[in-house]
Amino acid sequence: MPGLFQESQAPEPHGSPGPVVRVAVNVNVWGQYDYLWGPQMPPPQRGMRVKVPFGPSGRTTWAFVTQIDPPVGNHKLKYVLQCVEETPQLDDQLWRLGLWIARYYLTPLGMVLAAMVPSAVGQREPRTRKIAYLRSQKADWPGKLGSKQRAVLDELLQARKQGVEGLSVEQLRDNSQAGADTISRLARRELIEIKTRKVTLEDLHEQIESDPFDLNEDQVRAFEELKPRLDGGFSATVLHGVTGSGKTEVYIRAIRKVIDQGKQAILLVPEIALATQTLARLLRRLPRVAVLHSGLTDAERDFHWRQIRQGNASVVVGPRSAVFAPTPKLGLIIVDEEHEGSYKQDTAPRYHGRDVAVMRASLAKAPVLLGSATPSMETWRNVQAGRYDCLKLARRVRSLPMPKLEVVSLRGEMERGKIELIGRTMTQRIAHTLEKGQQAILLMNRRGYASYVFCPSCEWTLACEDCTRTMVFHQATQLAMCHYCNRTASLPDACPACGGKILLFGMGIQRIEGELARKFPMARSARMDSDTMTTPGQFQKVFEDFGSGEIDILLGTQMVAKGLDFPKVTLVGVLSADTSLAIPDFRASERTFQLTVQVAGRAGRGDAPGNVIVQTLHPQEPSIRFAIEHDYEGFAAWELPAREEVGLPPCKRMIRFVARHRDGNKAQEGAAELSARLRTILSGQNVDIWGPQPAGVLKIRGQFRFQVLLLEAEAGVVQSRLYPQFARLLRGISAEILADVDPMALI
DNA sequence: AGCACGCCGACT
DNA sequence: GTCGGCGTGCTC
Repeated sequence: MPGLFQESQAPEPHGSPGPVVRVAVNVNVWGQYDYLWGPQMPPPQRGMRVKVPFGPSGRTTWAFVTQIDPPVGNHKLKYVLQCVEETPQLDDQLWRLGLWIARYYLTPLGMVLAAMVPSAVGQREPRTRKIAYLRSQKADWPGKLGSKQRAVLDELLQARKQGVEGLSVEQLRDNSQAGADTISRLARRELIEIKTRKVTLEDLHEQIESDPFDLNEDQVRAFEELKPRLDGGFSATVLHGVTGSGKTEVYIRAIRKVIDQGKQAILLVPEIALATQTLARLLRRLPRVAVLHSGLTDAERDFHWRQIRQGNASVVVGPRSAVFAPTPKLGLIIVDEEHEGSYKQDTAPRYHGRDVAVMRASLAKAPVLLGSATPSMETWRNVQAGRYDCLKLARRVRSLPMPKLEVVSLRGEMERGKIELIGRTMTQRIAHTLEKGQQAILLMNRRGYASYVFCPSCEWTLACEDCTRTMVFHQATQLAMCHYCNRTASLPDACPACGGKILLFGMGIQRIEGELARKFPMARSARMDSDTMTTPGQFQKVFEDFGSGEIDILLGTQMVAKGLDFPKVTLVGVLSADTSLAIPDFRASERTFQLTVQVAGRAGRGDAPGNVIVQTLHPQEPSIRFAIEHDYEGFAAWELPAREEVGLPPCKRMIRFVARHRDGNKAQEGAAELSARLRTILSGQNVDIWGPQPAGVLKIRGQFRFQVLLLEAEAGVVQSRLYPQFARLLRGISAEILADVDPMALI
């Protein structure tokens, strides 16, 4: 049982000295440190989590043992304060994965390991459940027996007749309306026996359903090709399936095959909140499904982690961090919607869940399956280079037709100065949809259209004082807000620059809501964005109301583009497909394409065919044109050469360094110095170094930011060179430097 | 991330 | 001569 091994006091100095351990602390430092191992503690092992005093104030921090050395006489070393486990949480494979992540993503090892092992695990007793067993014959039951007690016994007898020995005390109380006292009395009279046993994943499960329908022709072909790869050995396969083509069904069959071999699978999903439908389906179809995500309580996380580590979980479902699930026999990793940006963590360690999944699969000699309707350019390039295989699901399930897309130019309306975001065509289609009793989803790209506080006479715009970004006006609070630092400001009475009258310009999602209410007073609509969806409960509520038809129109940001599956949705409206108004970013086209295709896929999942209206300022934009034709490969054939020509990812690999400081000069100097040092260290290497240049957003939270972009031809080569000397590389630079390998955006 | 150390300006 | 601001570097 994992206890807490603690040195109650400093061991006497004359006792035999214990071993010395080298640890990696969970702090942003580049060195490792030696500590004395106390004699009261279990023998040290590599990978054990410990707590150590660190720094002059003696504050304690988590650390991981990386090396064990013989005792030394030198008593200047501090003692390890405590050790939380007798055996390390990470097996050899995960340990090696951690070392790779630290090196590849230029992150201190202690921070990587801390991100791999949730701090809450392994520190409590396993969950238990009390089970009541019948230990008497009906004939032996005393004549004088209270009605409640009798009800309990009857309940157990009933269960026995159905072949079930033993019921949990909880369940027994619910079914027979008995109190805890009633049950303990029966136990004292030895009519029943109460046994305590550990809770396992089986206890959380209902009956497993059999397959609801057969795979279609495409799915069968994909699964047949996939099958031999599931027998073991590393392989990477892309499942390129159009929206609604039934990728999840293929996942389920593949996972089941892996389970049959006595191995475990990991299914990564972009965001657990969006995966509730998928998760519910998996729970119905597969045994012993474990989950790992941030919404779990410490006790729940500990329980699932323990089940996984014991090999009792057959599948682990979760967001990017679930790639670290301690499965003893990993047989398959699936990355669903592999193109999703949420797989990249935006704080250290800045790893990409998909790329870590591929690396883990290769260490585990297991297959990895990457599913998407719109694979990332990174993945597609690997397919073209023959590194990954590609299986296609070109048709939707049940022969559903692909939704029809139609482009509407917004420009005409804008030029006339008419500020209406729901254009004529869109209005007609919504009305038509509502008349037929069907549902609509409207996607609002917040970045493109927000409410700015603006002076028409001098063109002054309200901007955040700490960041270099325009503030966005929120109707609900009547305050302007900065979307980078959440600073708020009240609306000025007059323009601070010229004293003129100020105006709210553009349209936030709230304004669209107003426009909808005006145009469709009878329709019931709901809004889904990060402002209204602050808790998982709210999310669930909108989900249910939309599913049951309580809501006619669902209006939302990117959130509504993913994973929703509602058969009565026949219209999807993209209010503005343009991301070109957003921050300059080499992935803007790719995102526009993905978003348009993904949201279009929400339409026509039932019997009625789907229609999609795409409003845009740039109807000729290739990303939009290809999306309308459902032409992924066409898009890729246009986008990849464009990246190649400029030397951008995925044709080259990017490492982005950001120097930040509240003094703009120091930030810039820091970036310049870093750039110069990189050029020196890497001279003769096949790298391009761009910058220093201002980051996409020059100032965030009062800190100026300058970036240096490094492009390398081969992944990881530069990191291997920089990692051992990273501390030295940064020494003397007063700006704070952060490294982001394979960045998703250059903001 | 904290926290100490040291260098420089302003003061008793 | 001394106090305290902040910039720089270290934490076994």
